[in-house]
This record gives sequence, structure tokens and C-alpha cells, in this order.
Amino acid sequence: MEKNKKILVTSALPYANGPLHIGHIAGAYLPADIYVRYNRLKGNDVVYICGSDEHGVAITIRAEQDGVKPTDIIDRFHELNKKSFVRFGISFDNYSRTSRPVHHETAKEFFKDIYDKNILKKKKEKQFYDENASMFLPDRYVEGTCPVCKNQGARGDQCEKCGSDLDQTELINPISKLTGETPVLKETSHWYFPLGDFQGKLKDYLDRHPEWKENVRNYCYGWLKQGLRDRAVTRDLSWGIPVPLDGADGKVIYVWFEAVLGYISATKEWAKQVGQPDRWKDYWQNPECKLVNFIGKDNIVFHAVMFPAILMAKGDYILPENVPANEFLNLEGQKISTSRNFAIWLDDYLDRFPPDPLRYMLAANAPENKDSDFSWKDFQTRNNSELVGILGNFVNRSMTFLAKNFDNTVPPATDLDEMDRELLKRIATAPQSVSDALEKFEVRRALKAFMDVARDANKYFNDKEPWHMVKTDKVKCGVTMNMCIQISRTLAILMVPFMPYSAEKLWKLLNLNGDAAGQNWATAGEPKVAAGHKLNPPEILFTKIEDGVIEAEMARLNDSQKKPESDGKKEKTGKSNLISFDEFKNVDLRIAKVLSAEKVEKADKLLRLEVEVGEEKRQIIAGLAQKFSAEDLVGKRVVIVANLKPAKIRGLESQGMLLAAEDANGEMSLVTVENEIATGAKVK
RNA sequence: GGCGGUGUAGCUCAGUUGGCUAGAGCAGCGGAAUCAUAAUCCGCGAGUCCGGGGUUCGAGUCCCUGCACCGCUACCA
Repeated sequence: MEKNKKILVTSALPYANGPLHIGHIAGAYLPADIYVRYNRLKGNDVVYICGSDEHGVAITIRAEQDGVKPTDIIDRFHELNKKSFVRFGISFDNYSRTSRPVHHETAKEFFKDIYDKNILKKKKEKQFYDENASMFLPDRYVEGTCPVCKNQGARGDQCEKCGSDLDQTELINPISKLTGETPVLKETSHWYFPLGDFQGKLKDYLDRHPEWKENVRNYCYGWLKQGLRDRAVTRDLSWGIPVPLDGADGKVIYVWFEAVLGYISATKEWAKQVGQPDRWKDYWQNPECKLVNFIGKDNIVFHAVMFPAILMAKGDYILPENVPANEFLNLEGQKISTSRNFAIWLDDYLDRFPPDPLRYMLAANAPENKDSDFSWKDFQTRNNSELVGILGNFVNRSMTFLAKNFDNTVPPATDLDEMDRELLKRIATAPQSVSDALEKFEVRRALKAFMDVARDANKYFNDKEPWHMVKTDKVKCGVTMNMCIQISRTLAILMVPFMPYSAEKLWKLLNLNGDAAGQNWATAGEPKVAAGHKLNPPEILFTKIEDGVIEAEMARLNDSQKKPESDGKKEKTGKSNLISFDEFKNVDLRIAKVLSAEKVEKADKLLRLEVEVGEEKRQIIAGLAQKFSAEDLVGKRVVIVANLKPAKIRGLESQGMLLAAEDANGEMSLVTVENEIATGAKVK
């Protein structure tokens, strides 16, 4: 038996700008929780860490849209998500948040330390500073006269008229788009993390972990092959962790660098909570400790390349031992979409169903090797035929049999026959069969191994036919029932990682001491229930889900999908957004005929169109390629915005914009006209 | 467009370093049983292993290529 191992498990920090759905859960949380609960049963010293990721632009944008402060957004979703996790039985030891002081300090310490080691590269550049807004202006927020063609509306990154790539400092008569004031040129610095310098070490690190999932490894090798580039670790933003250096006012640490450190700060916070403030070091700075980061596939590069690089730069920290990344979960054959509200939200689910059936479903169908699919029909089937039919039924038939014929008391197991001995062997090997899979993070296989125990139990019950024996040989029948209770106890313990609530319920029904989660995995396969032990009256473990309930859920899913982002839209059409006729008049809409269309090379979505507008011919670059082919467009009369400032896209000048409608599902339709009206005609 | 992944029975998915007649669960069909939430147990699969080439004594498993889908990334006036 291995000795107590120290294991630090993390799940990706959910971004606190929205609620959690089942896709999140299936990827990074449930598999981790199963792994954690299993290791606790094994007696390992596990700490399970997570928290809300609360910085970054997306939060400020959402706050601006909703007309609230960033803290309002993060407070709301932090609390909501934290509560959902608890209800679902995700057993974090600490669920922190990156807005906490401990995290700010940790992130600053890392930044400062890496800076002090002269690892960060400072790149000086002159940038415009708006003194009224008290901030440096990103290129796009500066306008002025183009030094090449003298066009007055040139932007800081390029001139739309002549297509020249510009540096903002080249502009003549620059103006801040924020305030309309003339910005001053100030020297500013950005710090870059030289990922490339860690290329060799990262390669060695990857080479040392051939046991990682193939998708993770290949993905990382792909990045390495391309060569790692310097990556900025500072940004000019007001929301985030201030850069802890002099002269870095108005700069924050870039989220990619800081968020992953949330695992460390959350561990520190936990250590304080348990009254041993230094204990986090036993994990993060202990080479004997095994760090496992559970994530979704979208997060691979941050956890398997960048996070290790940061830890290497800092030194004295352990690196992830494994990064089990799951693929994505689809819903009813389609992608889950938060913007379309096509999802099953966790808190929503928990309002109507118990956690365990979903835990079971998501574990049985976890997207381990490829994207997998969740459907309500499947959910019903899994619940009814597997949980109710196989697992629940076995326990129930055993317990009601004992209640009726043995006064709820476990009979002695004297005089075992061959079949009984086989069953005991089966019980004895059950924990190992589940562990084998869990040690390799193969949750699906583990769950199947668990269910196979229940299947075998049913078979044993059937083959023994105790309902006949009870009339002919009650002692022998008693042996059978003793076996059934032994295996029920084993099932209760093995069930803990997957379905903790039902495991405890079963444990109580069996009237055993303590709780199921407090048992030892190593002895789960031993027949420990004594003869004469009194059981509690039988109760149903899992309830059947009727067709009507599932139909209602499917209808909900469809209904909710029809009205996307309701509040956002209401505001946009509200009074404050009304424009005057004069404003509308400024937009010059014209009829144009598409003469030719072709795909822009090396761009998936772009089409280069030539259109006729009256006498004039124009080139328009439009992001339509995914919905329309050249044939769809050539010859069509469309509406264009004729007086839009030209812009360079992919090196091609776009002289106008083609109008098309796009709905919430991403379906598009061109705006066209009924008759063969002359091109160049004004639309009003 | 670049990088990575996936495409196996009606459905959801396994298939380890290439090797015996390609598997599981569910659904379906037939049977047994009736202790149990009409729950269980046994038996039944003529699948172009996405298409096309190739390597090999032998390929779902390796190589090339085409198609489809997913993720990251670039670009969507």
C-alpha cells in the first residue's frame, strides 16, 4: 500500500461574467471532483482548489453594457457559481476569487520576482497619452492626418485611405478619440515574458510526461514547433492588478499571466482558513507533491505551456504533474452556446433535479477523447435503466427481501458455496478495477467498472433465486442475503466519488457507522458487515424520470433559445438610442450590383467583391464567406453604405460595407431589392 | 489560412506498442424468472471501421491525400 501522497488538484478558474452550464462541468469540474473524492478515500492528502477569474476586458465590457461596475458583475457571478458548485457536490477545499488581496499580492510578487531576475523584457515605445482621460491611448483611439497621403482621418495603426501601415507617432495633428483633445507623446513601456527562452526547458518537461493525454501533448508540441514568442504581460487597462513597478501607472498585469496564479493564492487562502498559514508551501513548494490541473481543451496552451514557464521563471515551485484536458460537450447534437442561451445551466438544473443523476450522466459520457453529446433522452435512459434499473434496483430488491424475510437483520454467512466464494472474490477485486481507471483519469471507464459490480450483483441475485430458497432452506438463503449486503456496502463506498449524495443515502440505509466518504478505499472490498447487524427500512435510492418531465425540459430548451439576450436588446432599442433624422441622413445607402466575388486568400470569412454603384466600380471586402459563395452573390442587387471610410483588411481596401442581416443563430440574409432598380440609386 | 483533435453497429461510445472470426451500453427481437421502482437475468449484430491511394505476410490501428465536424489562432467597415 502506498503511503499518503500529497496531491494538489485544481479546476480551471471559471470566468466570472456568466453562469455555469453542463459543458463546463463535464470538462473541468466533475472529473476533478471524482478524482479528488477518490483520493480522499484512499487516504491521500488532497487539496482541491478553484475560484473565480475576475479580471480582464470581457468583465469591463459586460459591466459597461449593463451600466454597472465591474465589481457588481463579479460579485454576482462569483456567488452564483460558488453556490452552484456546492449544490452539485463539487468539493473544493477553497473556492477563492482573483479580486482578493491575497491574489493581488501573489500575482505582484510573481511579477516583481520575475522582473527582478531580469527575465522580463521591457520594450520602450512612445505612445500618445490623453491627459484629460489620464490614460495611454491604444493605436485605434488616435486619429490624425496621414503623413503619406495627407488624409485627415487616419488612425493610429494605419491610414484607411492609402493603406499605409502607420505608427501612431507619425500622425500629423493627432487627436484623442476619447476626448477630442490633443494627446501628448509620452514614453511608455510594456513588459514581455520571453516564452521563447523557456522553449528548451518546456520541451524537456513535455518529454518527461509521455503519459499525458495525446491531444494535450500534440497540441503543445505544435506550439513549440512554431517557436514560442515573447508575450506581453502588461496592459493599459483600469480593471485588474496594478503592475507593481514605478512608472507603471495605469497598467495592469495581463490576465493570462495572473489568472493561473489564482491556484496559488487560493491555496494560500485555504492554508490560512485551516489555521496553518504556511501550509500551502507543503504543496506548491514540495517536490513530493503532485499537481494536477483539470481543464477544458480551450485552455491547454495556458496550462501546459505558459503556466509551467511562469513557474520555471519563478523557481521553487512544482510544475503540473498532469494536465487532463477534456474536449467539449455538445447538447442535443449542437454546440452549446451561451449567447444563444442554448445550454443547460447548472443552477437551473439543480432547481428541478438532484445532482447525482447528472453527475452520473456526465461522467458516463465525459468528453475524454472527443467531443461528446448530452441529450435529455439519453439522460432519461441512463437514469432509468442504469441508475434505477441496475444499481438502485439491486439495493432495493436486496433490502426489501431482508425486510420481509429476515426482519431487517443481516443473517450469518456460514457454509459458502462456490458461487458465494466467487462473489466475495468479485467484491474484493472491485475497488482495484475502479482505481485502475481513475489513476489514469479515465472517468468513463471507472464508472463502467463500478456499474459492472452492480450488474454482477444482480446476476448473482438472479442465479441464487433467494425467493425460492427462502421457502426451502432459509439458512442458505441467509448466506446469499449476507453477500448481497456485503456487496451493497462495497457499492456505497465505490459510489462516493461519482455520486456522493446517493452513496451517503445508501450508507444510512445500511445503517453503518460514520459516513461512506469517511471509509477507506483499501478495505472497501472486504465483507465487513457483521451478522446480526440491523438495517434501516428500505427506501428508494434513485427515482424514475417520466417521459413528460423530459419533454418539458426539451421544450424549455427550445423556448429559451428563441429569445436570446433579451435585456441587452431592450436597452439598445430604448429611447436613449434614438437618433435624429440628421444623423440618419449622414449615412449614404446606395443600391449596388455585385459584379464579381472571390474568396480572399488565407482568410476563412472574407470575400472580395466588385460592385457597380452607378458609374462607379468599387471593391468591398465582406465577412460573408462562411454563408455565401461567389455564385450566391454575383448579379445580385444589394444595399451598401457608400460613404463609409475605406479600410484596409488583409491588405485589401474595402470601399464600403454591404448590408446583411444576421440572427441569433448566425444565419445570414442579404439585404436586396425587389426590382432591377438602377445601381447607385439612393436608399432612404 | 496556420496549428491540434475527431470521423467505428439505429443511438452514445471503447478499441492499448499493427495480428486470432472488430467490442460495450442503450434501443430492437426471442426466451427465463417474478424477490424488486413493469425494475432483473440469458441469447441474438450481413457494421464499405468517412472516401481514395500506399507500406506490410497482415491495418480501424502506420504513411500520403481528399471530405466533414470541433478547438486555438488570423481576418470578419
